[in-house]
Amino acid sequence: MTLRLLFDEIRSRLKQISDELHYPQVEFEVSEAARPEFGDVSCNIAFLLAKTLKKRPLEIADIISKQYQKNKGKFVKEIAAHPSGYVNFVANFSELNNSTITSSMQKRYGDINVGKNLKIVVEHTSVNPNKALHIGHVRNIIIGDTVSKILHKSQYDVRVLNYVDDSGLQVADIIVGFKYGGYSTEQPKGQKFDHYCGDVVYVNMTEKYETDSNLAEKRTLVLKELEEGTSETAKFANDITRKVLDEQLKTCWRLGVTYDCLNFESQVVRSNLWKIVFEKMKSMGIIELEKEGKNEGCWVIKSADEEDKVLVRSNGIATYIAKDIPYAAWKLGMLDDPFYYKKHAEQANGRILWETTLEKTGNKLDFVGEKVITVIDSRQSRLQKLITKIMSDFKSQEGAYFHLGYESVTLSADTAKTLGVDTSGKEAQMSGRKGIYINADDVLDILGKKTYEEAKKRNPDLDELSLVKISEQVAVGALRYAMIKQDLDKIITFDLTESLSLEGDTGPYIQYSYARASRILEKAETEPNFDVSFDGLTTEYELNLVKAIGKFDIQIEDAAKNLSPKIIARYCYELAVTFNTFYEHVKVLTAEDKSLINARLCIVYCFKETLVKALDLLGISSPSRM
RNA sequence: GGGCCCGUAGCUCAGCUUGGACAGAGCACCGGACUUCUAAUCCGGUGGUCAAGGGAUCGAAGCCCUUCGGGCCCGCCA
Repeated sequence: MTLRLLFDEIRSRLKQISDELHYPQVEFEVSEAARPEFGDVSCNIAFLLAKTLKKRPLEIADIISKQYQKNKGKFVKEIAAHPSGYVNFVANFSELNNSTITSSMQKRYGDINVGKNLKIVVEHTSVNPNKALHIGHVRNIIIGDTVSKILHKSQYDVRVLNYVDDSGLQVADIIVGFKYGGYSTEQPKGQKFDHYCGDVVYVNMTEKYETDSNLAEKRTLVLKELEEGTSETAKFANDITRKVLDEQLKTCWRLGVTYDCLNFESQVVRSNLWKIVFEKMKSMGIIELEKEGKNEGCWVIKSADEEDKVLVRSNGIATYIAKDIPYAAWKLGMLDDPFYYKKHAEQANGRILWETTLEKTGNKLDFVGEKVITVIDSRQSRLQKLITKIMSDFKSQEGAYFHLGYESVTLSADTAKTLGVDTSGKEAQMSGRKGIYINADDVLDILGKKTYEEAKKRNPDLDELSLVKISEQVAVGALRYAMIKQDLDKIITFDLTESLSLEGDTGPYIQYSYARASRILEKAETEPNFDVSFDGLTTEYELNLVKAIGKFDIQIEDAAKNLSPKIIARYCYELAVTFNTFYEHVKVLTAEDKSLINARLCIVYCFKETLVKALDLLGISSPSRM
């Protein structure tokens, strides 16, 4: 809590002055000054008052700043009415430095109580277990993971779920391949099983269905067997999908992503939750049995402004979104939990990964939330809107179920070309079915190779093991940052060549600033001593760094309230730029005197500690050398 | 036909929720800085009718309306 203190102080003093002068109450804004020459903080109060007071903004700004001069408080050094009408403030850095440095040293710096320990579910990843993860999935995973970390730091009680659609058509496709298509259940040497299933079996089988009607029939049969869940086929499919899932999870873990529970669709289907929810919707009048027209004999959701949606076909079989409704209600804790839980794995960070089971031998645990965030790309917006509406009816409360949508990842024309797809210069939609995608593991491998070479060149003294570790950390940092830095409603056009860039606004740039800071502290002759005055920090480079460090909790609050992970990415970048500028202009170890060296060591230390926390939120690790 | 999203520098994007000070970054391009705490860096330069038009406002990239361009979604598939 630092810059926030300055903002709060200014806000409340302005409020006080406005009251003293009997001005009408206005929702004025206290924010960071747009340019250095305007000072550190600006307020637009005079503009807002100008309307009712019928005076020029400057005139009002002038009165207010004169009044403010009488008591400048703890954190303000100067107040000025700018000709434009803004009231501008210069911070009292003697106070701000101390306050920022002291707070940012603390272990839980940046923690902010937005969530008030509310139980919240974040569901993400949710990839069909019949293929490897491609970069489109990576965007989902990284958004979900980052949001869950931000919510955790904002004092929500977060549970992270990964929904495994193990009973759908896509799974049936590869099962047919193994049972009737002649594909071995053993992958070729050197290939991951998930890659084999997706790149070879799934893609090839999809082609074969086009020409072989016999196989297509088998698929319908297999799909039915999967849903019933008792047959030999279902058991076989279960073995296969779990094998694929475990390979997918390796990729997620490689990206630094962990979960609390795997929820298997097949078990949701067999749990009979649907029946309960179906009856509930009937009794609430949410769905109706259509008596006539094209949907005759179906249970549908009526919609005034959109097409009616069929939930139960005229043959009595539920459509696929009918699986999502009980699951959504389950996530919100609105149904008696039919599941038991057994341990699936212990993840690298010590977090236990559980999985649902219907066997009563498992534990009874709690993975539901008062609020639920489901991360799914915006192509599903229509269906998610329906589910959101049904959930708010169920709960008689708006906003408990939230669809966090985002635009998809497409491939650049050049990258599509490397897959043999000619788009005549336009970007290409990815398709697992058609084999148009870039696998996540492959991207990480290619990035890793490049970062390994770079790291080796720069650090000839480092051993092989360290180099490999660093290169992997940087590769993951590069990919994660690229996936999170832009807004959710912007399409990411993925270009393989461009993604290898490690300069400028990238993850590695930020990580590099951390490595630089680490080396300064490592090479310093003494540990930083914080029991001193920081008045000696006076250059713009030092003060800007202090200010940047002091913004952390404000950024987290913003990101958490708006579920906008890119805010943290931009903050990390801002921190890194500010530090790199400082680094190039201000010497730490060779500063004029010992006390200045110490004071600078202290801000370098605080920068490093704040950056590592911010990067943690993005799931990006901070190597001390690179 | 209906719905959702996008359009800001050659390219990729911030800024838009909550209107105010000369519209900011990165990449690319041009020039400069490594016997120095790692040059994955820094400093400077070139580059913009904020898609177009209209409206409300003292004031619009931002709010409202219209148009144009691009993407996605609209099955008794999942």
